[in-house]
Amino acid sequence: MTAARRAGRAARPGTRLTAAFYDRPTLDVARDLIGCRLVHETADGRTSGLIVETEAYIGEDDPACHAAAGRTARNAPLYGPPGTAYVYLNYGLHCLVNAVTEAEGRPAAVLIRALLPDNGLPLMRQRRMAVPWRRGRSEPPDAALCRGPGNLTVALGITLAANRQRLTHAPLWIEMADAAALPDGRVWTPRIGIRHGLDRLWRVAVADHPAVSGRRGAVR
DNA sequence: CGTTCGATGCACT
DNA sequence: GTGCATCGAACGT
Repeated sequence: MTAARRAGRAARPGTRLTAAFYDRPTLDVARDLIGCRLVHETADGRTSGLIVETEAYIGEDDPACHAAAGRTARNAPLYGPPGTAYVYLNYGLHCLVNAVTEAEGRPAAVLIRALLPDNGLPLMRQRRMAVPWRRGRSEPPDAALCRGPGNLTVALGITLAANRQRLTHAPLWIEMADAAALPDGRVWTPRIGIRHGLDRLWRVAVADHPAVSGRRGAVR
């Protein structure tokens, strides 16, 4: 039996991940979220994708973690119960979505960096094209709709309103998916887009997958 | 191929 | 005032 199964991760596709899934070492959660499905329901419809890339941010000793400088009003969700969403605005432009992990009081989370689009592709395309900096430009290919943490929140319609919301229930949740839907290979690399903590191999992705972010041709 | 850089909001010092 | 867990256009090689 795998650690994920012991933690209550049901094998049946469509089953929502419980708080117990997130109440584990963050690197295990980052690994086990690969292949699961992130779903968002809004008035416009349902959009979802299979998680193909994540990053772990672990504790006040991790210089890249928002909790590195201690607890503040902004990063308070990191200290909260596992299985909640930590959503924040980055570079004034992009909402980034994390799943809070480990026991309450231990600040840690997994950043969702890329999805393989699954349901609601037309709505994703519509949302991506409505972003100001893409207006009037060409449509992204399907594999790029949710490639990158800022892109996937646009495609799924995830905003700061999701901050602190539980990921175990609608309208925003993560569920099991068919394990055969993605290829087997996984790669661990340094995290992307950070200045500090580059010595840690805390990014995990489906190897050589077109929906994974990062430079084309680089080790993915 | 590669690197640089502007847009843009807000938490934090 | 500074610095981002980004994106994608523009430019250099």
